[in-house]
Amino acid sequence: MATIRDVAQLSGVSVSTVSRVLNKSGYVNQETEHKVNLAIQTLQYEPSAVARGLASKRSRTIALILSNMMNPFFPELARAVEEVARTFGYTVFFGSSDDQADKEQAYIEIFRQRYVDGIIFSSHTLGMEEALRLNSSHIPYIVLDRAPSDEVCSVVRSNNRAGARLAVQHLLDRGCSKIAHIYGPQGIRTAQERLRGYEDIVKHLPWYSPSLLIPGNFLLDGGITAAEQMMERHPDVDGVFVGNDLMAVGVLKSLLRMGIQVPEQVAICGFDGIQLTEATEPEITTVAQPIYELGALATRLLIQKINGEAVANSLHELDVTLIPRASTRKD
Amino acid sequence: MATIRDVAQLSGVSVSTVSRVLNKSGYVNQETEHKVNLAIQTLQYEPSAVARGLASKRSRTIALILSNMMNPFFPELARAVEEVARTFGYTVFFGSSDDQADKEQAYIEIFRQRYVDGIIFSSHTLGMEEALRLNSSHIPYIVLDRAPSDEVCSVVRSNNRAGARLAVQHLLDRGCSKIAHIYGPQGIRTAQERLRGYEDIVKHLPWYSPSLLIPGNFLLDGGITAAEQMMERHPDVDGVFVGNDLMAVGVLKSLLRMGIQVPEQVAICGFDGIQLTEATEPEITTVAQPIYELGALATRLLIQKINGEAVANSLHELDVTLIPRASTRKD
DNA sequence: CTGAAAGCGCTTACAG
DNA sequence: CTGAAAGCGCTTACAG
Repeated sequence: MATIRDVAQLSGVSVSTVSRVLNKSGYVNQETEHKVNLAIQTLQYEPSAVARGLASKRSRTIALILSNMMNPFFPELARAVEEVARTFGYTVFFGSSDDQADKEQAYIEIFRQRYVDGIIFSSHTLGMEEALRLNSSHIPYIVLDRAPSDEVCSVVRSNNRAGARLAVQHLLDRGCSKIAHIYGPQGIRTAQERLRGYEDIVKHLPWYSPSLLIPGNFLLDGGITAAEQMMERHPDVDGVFVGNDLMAVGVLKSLLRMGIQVPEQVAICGFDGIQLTEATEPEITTVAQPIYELGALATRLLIQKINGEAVANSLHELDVTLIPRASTRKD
Repeated sequence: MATIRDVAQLSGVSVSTVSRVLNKSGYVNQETEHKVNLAIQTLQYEPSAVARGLASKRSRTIALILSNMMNPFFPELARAVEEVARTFGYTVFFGSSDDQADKEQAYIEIFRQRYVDGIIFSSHTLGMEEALRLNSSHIPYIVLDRAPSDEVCSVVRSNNRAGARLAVQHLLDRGCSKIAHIYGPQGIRTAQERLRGYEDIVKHLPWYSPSLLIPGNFLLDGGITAAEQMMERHPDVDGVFVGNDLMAVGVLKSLLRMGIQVPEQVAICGFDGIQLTEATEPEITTVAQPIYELGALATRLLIQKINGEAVANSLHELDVTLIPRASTRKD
């Protein structure tokens, strides 16, 4: 592999000059530039990102730490991060924390050693102390979805509460007269917000009762169990807002097994907008998060921070969209 | 951040010695080692992976280039690669080619500039010339699933043909008496092999006719279309072996919409073993590839190659497993 | 068992 | 507009 020296020699200039044309920094005579570029071509020279990193203290590399690759959000999110990063000349490292604080911490160390310029967290474990430690280490980072606090860092997420209201209102509009809610782990802020959104709408309706709230675990099997519990408690529910899509798929499966017609007897609305909701029969109505946008925005913000452009810590809440499908089509 | 110099100074030894204890290379007196480790502790020293990379020409980094993050295989594959890599002290870069040769080529360049120690391809675009070019550039790599040729590189994949035979035999065992096959794009070797496996079993059966072969695109909507075509051509089929799970889900959806009972009227068996097959009602019987194993093996082989241990180019074909589920339960 | 020195391939002030 | 020099933080022979 050719080095910057070879290029300098072949084009008859100094290494510094080659570096300047490489980085388009400082002044350089057009003719000189031309000669250098010619040499680069003929030598098929490619600068070593590693040497650059060491000399400049910038690796043009960012890391995405996520809770779990199996998370259905991950592919689209990763894609957004990767595409935006590439556009700006960054390459991306991935690490999964499995929602274990020590794994996450280990990855932070690894990435620090690799001089990553910034980190995007889409992990549920980032705690307050870790956030503060990151702050004091001056490595830029963005938190997706869930943050220990909105003040200490920059956060990008969906407007979950408003989305939940959309969902419940939609069920009402479709004629549902008794709507249950299967909620996710209340340790997760997202799940909390969606529960609140549900309550916002139904709290003062005559049929409302707290027993319409069924706990779930945000996983498919949790949806199955919750649906059984729901039908036992309230055989007369005719609509259910499920805290996330994975559980909604479980709910559908469970109801169909019990011989309950969807949407005729019970209408289902999920939340997230993952592809799985289109794979079932009937397809499931859902409130879609702008997953790609979340990832793209987080990446853009991170790069701004890296460039020292960004302002202080900020909260960015993106709007969600209701996607009506067969699971709520009561005609 | 502390550097190796700081550690050397604090422990009263030379930089070389610190380097030796860091790398556990060469001899070093136990007492000295202790002093050094103490200094490392108190300074919270972490060696710079970038400097190490530049000096040693090894970055302890590998790249995974895949066709598309949306591919349902990707999460589990990525997880396997990440976990095994981490075990051996490697960090992993991701890049997606979207099955475009130029994107793939661009990523190869990027990763080369970053001194990655090796590459795993799970992309359909790696051509013969690229493989040869990689060979001559001496960067170790492994190809997953699809390779331009088994001779020029190391390949890890499933035994698709045998798996297809398993699937078809299972349908026969469950009492199917006329089995169609929805196949994938014949440009993809995987699809070819599965078609062959189907033919191996049914070719000489009395009811077999080439019109039982229906083309598909390996995507969900392709399954929907293919199922319609299948029922039109052969209203009396009672079993179908679908070339991959994504299409199988589409087939199920399509049949249910037509009011056809699954498995009573038509039994369905897919291929791949993705989670989606468990989300439907009924759940879909499938031939599962050992996805995690494929990724783990590829990573282990790659690291062997990096360490110069590995032998010549080799083909590794892993066994698949039939997972019987409700979609073929004709009781 | 340990240290001094060169070098990995760049970037970055500093002069000119 | 250009070049010489120092330095980024390590590793790697080479002596001893």
